[in-house]
Amino acid sequence: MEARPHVTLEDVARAAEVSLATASRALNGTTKVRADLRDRVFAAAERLAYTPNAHAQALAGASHRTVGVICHDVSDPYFAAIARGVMRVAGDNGLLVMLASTFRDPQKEIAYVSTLRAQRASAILLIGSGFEDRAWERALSAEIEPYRRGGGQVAVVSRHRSLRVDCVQPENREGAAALARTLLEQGHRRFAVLAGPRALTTVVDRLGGFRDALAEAGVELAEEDIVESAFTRDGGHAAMTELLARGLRATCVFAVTDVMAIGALTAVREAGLRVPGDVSLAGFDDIPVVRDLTPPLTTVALPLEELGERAMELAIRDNRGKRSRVVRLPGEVVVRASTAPPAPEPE
Amino acid sequence: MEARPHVTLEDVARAAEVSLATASRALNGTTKVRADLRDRVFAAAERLAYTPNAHAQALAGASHRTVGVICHDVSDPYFAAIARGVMRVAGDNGLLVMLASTFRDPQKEIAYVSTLRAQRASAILLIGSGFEDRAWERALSAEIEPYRRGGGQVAVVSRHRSLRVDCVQPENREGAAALARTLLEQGHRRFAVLAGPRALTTVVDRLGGFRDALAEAGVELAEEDIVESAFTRDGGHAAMTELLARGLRATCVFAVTDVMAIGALTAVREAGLRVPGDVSLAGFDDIPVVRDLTPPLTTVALPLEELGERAMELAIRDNRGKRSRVVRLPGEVVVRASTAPPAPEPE
DNA sequence: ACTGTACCTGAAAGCGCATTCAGAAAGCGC
DNA sequence: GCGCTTTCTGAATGCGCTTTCAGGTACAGT
Repeated sequence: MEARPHVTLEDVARAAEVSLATASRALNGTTKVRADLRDRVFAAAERLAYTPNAHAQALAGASHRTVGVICHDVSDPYFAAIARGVMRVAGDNGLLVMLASTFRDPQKEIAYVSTLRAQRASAILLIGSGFEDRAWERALSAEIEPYRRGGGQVAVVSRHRSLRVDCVQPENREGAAALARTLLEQGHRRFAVLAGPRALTTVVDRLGGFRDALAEAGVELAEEDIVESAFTRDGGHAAMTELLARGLRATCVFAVTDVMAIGALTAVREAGLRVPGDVSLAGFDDIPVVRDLTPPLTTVALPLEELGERAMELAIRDNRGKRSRVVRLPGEVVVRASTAPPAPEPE
Repeated sequence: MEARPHVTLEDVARAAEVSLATASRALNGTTKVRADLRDRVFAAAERLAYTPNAHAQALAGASHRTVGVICHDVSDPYFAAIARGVMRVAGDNGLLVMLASTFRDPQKEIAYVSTLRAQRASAILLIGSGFEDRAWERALSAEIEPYRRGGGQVAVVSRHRSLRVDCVQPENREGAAALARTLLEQGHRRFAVLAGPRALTTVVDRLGGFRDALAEAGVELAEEDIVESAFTRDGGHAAMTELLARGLRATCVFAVTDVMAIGALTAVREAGLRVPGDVSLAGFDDIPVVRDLTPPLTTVALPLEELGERAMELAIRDNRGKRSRVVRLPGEVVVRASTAPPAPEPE
């Protein structure tokens, strides 16, 4: 079986004994075509298993309805949930989604944007924090700007606004502050934070909001109570383990991400301590699985799917030339069993 | 700022004062081009922020290095893990991945295959069980076959082999049987199964392997001890809740999927029972989070990322015309704390 | 019956690029 | 200096499709 060239519209037209133009019009319904001709065309297309060549269509001017989505890691539940929202809206609008995973490699992100540009995707969505790197930002802009000038739509989720594009942002700062106040109300006075890389805005905002709210209540969060680690389950596990090794003094630990909190929870258990008996633990995001943990995790619920949906909606609604839009979505503190008032001081 | 047409190769050529052909050759390095001309071309391309139009390139005959991946739901950790493997291999080979989510809608799967065909993707990967539906299978074949004849590569993961294509399959039957034997060794004699839709081969295999291994040991699994439900966390939760409402007689429950087991675990806890004290619980897949549950879940570990990697590798290696290849990957029983010998009969 | 209009159809142009083909320039031996 | 090969360049072709543009046919109005 040799690879045989694809069936083309011309083949269909010939089989249906009409002109190429008529076949095109019949198939796309762009213009009225005499009924019997139309039927012949459809029959021929069916018989030959014809599929139009999207490249030729795109080249000939038809809009091509595919959007590119770039995220750090599809297998991270946070991105998976957002991607779910993106795909739902895309699917409802007949858009094909090209999803790419950078695995947190800045170079890869740029390469993907470039490829998507080449594909003339009608929109590009960037999901997740950017990197604190001037050179990288410039290189990314160098891809984004010509793309937008060429009519491409761009939207970002949860990212610093160094790019002048539409964006949807979770209210990280406010959410973390609200969480802090809730934990203060429970009686905690001594906190520790499991932070991701400080270069990421998400981390800066959540950490900042948390610390500021604490400060307002006269509680100080010392630098030594902040452990920086990777933005993953293992990162959370490592950070918590380190905190415990140092001799934990906090009664409540805030992991800036649920995924990190999951690792932290296991670390606590491995140390023979209990949550919330020995230490309270709170996360951020409310990814689906945290309510099934034991204990269920106190966290700040973000409308993750909605984040994706709104971004996709922004990308669909044409916004060339207008000032860039910002959609902010609030988080909501969800108190579950992983946090409780601290045990009274032993002495 | 009006949408301005894209910068084309012709623009670059004109700016560099060379012919279009020379510009093309310089950029692609297909032929030697005099050094100074080449430099002028690159400089012009840079200056104009030129990006080749992938559609035109594809149409003009250049191979276009994009693969399509279709799965049921990106936000399901099972697929996310597989997708991760796929993307890694794709990225390493300079392939762009278009990931689509069908949300378990058979029609959507066909639509996506059709779109991918139209895009002339160099390969299509179908991930996850197919549907037991003759008409659907025929419709899918009607898309797949012409695609393959046209030179497209196809590979499937974890799917019934009704399509004559390369596939990689986890050893569901053997894995479930091994799990059953392990549980028998722990002393269990009365089991219940939380099954997904019986139309899915995955379910049939896992259930079958489990039941057969039980039967070999003289333990029968009654139909009434099998609860069918959706293939999701909530499905597992509902099934377990129903089982408990009926009056649980099993000492050990096997959820055919970790995701379902997670829901089941919470259902047990909500009923005021303990795992494994009151009932043992086992899952299948070993998605990352289950080791962080309390208790950590006994399950059959599947090399999920590898499943994706191998599938992508199959799709990359040209296999037109040859007999379809099958890669089988074994699972491994991982005993964790969610299963334990049953409590002695009360009386 | 004849012109005018509405409606379709088919030939042809062109989207942006890779590539073939022919020709120009350059290098070589004699 | 002449004819030869070698190397590189540019004009032109075609990938498969959509879309003008210029007819062609049918029908109504007068």
